[in-house]
Amino acid sequence: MTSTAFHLSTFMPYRLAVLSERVSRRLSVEYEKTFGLSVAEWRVLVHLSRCGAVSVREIHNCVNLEKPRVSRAVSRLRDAGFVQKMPGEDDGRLVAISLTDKGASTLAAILPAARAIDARLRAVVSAAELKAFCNVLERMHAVLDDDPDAKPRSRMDLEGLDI
Amino acid sequence: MTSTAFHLSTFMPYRLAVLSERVSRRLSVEYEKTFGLSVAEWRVLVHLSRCGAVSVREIHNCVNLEKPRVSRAVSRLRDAGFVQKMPGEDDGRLVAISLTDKGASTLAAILPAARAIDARLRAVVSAAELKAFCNVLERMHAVLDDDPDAKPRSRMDLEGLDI
DNA sequence: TTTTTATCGTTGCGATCGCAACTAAAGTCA
DNA sequence: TGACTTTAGTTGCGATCGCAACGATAAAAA
Repeated sequence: MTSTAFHLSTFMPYRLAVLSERVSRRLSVEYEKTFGLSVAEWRVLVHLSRCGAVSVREIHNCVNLEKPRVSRAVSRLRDAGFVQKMPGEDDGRLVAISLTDKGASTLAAILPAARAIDARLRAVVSAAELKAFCNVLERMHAVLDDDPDAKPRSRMDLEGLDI
Repeated sequence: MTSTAFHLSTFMPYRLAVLSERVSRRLSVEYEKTFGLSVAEWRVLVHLSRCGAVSVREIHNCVNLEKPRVSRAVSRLRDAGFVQKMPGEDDGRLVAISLTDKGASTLAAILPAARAIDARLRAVVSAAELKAFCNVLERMHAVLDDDPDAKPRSRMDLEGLDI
């Protein structure tokens, strides 16, 4: 009657969570080294480095962070002098957030270590395996896309490139 | 001079985090439905269902949760009547945590939905693809195993089976 | 124009987390 | 035995998060 014993280590949500947490934590060691950056702040910096002046909502839509989390991350980054906020030109509600020189150079200082971690993770698989791996990630995303109870995917993750 | 623009959506730590967060959130919809269970509480319940009476440290070592998190999860579960804590028999420091009938039946009520989500994720890939996918996950874990700055892997995730 | 509705960003609140400090119990060694 | 070290579990503290509510601005409707 009892179905097979439920084992966490074979449970896909658990497996993804464990690896992801471990990788994220390892990465955070790097950007905490340079400055006490959080995951949210790290994502905001990276996004700004590519997208110039954007609004809170833009960031929220692009890097999988809740709106208040983005807002608070931006405030901390501004206090630290890494970003600047300017009032939106045509729309008074929007704010234009952009990197300062200090923010850009700080990010540049962190990027090599981040790239190195990424490279190390990729180095253990062949190009074909990596492609297949990402393909599976994508298909699992698609499962959630079809699930009304799942949170919709952010725009950047849907398109190949954002903006 | 400038290396390729850094794009989050091609960054492995980010990709893993986004899918993992989305899957975890989708799963939490299920076990919040039955009772306001957190991820930690869910993992504790699942682990207990297989491992009987175990200590806090046992759980901590097995399901990738910090010790205080386990302790608090157990307290909440005890207050809710899902688990019971009994003093260790030979060692006065240890506590033997085990499921109550109510806890077992509650877990049994949640498991089908959890299995369904897991099954849906697996259904979009063939057995061979799934094996290759898990193999890549494992190799990425191994990268962190060799990294002194990464947190060691928990015991259960290292062995094929825990305990 | 005036009213209503929608959107943007921020803030308050409750809950949770991680880390470190702490208490209690066991083990170790003189 | 008694002092010291180690381990198990809990708790305090600071920080963070997610959600909902809020004020402010803009757009839409009347």
